[in-house]
Amino acid sequence: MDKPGPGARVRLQQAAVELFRERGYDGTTAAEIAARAGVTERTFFRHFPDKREVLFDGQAVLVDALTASIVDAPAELGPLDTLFRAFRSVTTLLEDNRPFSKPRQEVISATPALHERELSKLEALSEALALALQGRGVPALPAALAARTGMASFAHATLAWLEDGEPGLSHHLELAERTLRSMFRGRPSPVPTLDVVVGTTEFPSGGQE
Amino acid sequence: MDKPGPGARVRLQQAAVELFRERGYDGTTAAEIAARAGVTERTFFRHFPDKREVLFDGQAVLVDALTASIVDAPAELGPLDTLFRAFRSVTTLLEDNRPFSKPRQEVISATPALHERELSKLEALSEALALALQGRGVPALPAALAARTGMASFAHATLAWLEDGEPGLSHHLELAERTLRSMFRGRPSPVPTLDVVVGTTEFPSGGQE
DNA sequence: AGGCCGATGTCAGTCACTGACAAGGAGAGG
DNA sequence: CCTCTCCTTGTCAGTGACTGACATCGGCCT
Repeated sequence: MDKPGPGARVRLQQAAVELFRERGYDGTTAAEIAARAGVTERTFFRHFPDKREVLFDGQAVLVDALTASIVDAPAELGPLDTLFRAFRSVTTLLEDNRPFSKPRQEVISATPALHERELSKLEALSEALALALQGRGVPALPAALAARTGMASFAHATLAWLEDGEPGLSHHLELAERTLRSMFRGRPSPVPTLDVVVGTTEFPSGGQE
Repeated sequence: MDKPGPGARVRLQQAAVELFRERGYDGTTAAEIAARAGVTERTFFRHFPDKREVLFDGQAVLVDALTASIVDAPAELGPLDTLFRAFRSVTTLLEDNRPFSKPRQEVISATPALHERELSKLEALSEALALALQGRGVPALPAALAARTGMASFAHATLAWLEDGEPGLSHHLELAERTLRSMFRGRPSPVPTLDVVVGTTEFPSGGQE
């Protein structure tokens, strides 16, 4: 009904954000998004594996930029320093995209299903970072922990920046980094030799991670 | 077809794990789970808001135990010490539940949709911990970062323990804690005064958080 | 022209999930 | 013992996400 190939995907993404903002995620059907983009529902699902995914696409660019920065970081930097250096290296990239990210994030934050998907993406990002760190010789465990810890700061900073707006991403990021590091400066607490404390009731279907 | 009230929920959970292990999550319909539990599909959805949720139920117990431990932790403990003390306090609880948790985790790990839901639960747990820390006077930002960081260690330890089996959860947890703390003992790296590094291409639909 | 290919439309079908309404059983009160 | 009520479940009909199979159309290569 409209243009040909490459345009459809982008039109679908735009239409999706618009509609989600107008009627909410649940109040919007995939068919409606497709219609506004000038294609059929089937075409929607050819471009995106599911309705949520239409909002998550730029991730690849971020991953590439971050891993690139990690790869060519000075060899003497520790994992955390490497990570935060990488985060700093993408602040301008993210700041340029604020016009797109802001409305998108509003929709995501307002929709549990989308928030869930976002967590998935963040975890994937964490794993990619952990992999990149391992490429620098960092053992698996510290790499994984550093990646998650770093991502927590980065994600928190980005979130805060998208809401507050002004202080700038770099500022929020720096704040998060300082806060994180200061948390580990307390009494190292000799890790008391395992004193079990609880020993409670049963619990049915299990529940942990 | 079967028993009355309280039993149905549990039967549904058991039937779900069994079937997921036999035919996989995607190869199992909600109706089939219900049938094996001796109820109708509608009843399934009366007990669980969606098909995934049937595997996530014990979380509440964990949250309660952890927050309880945080609440009555010695006032002089810092956020991280408080958290790891809490984690240690629930190890026996988790270890007792291994017979249930193990198969459940296998299913979850094998199913993207379930893994996604699990991340959601873990985030909820993180937020609960952050809240509990704030109750101790810890400011919001450090509370949030500590909670995420701690959860990363806890989750990682639990995962490793469920796979390896033997070393014991406490052991894995202690290892994670040591690793985490040692990561922050490197050169504090004076946080170089913001040197932007990249400034790359555009990117369409945004992608951050 | 002939033929290949990628993007799209069409159709039919499965399954997750929901609202509305009726039925059955257990306990409280008469 | 009867009845009213509450709680749990069954039944039915419907929406919407997602999929597989097949036909079509517009380039592009030869």
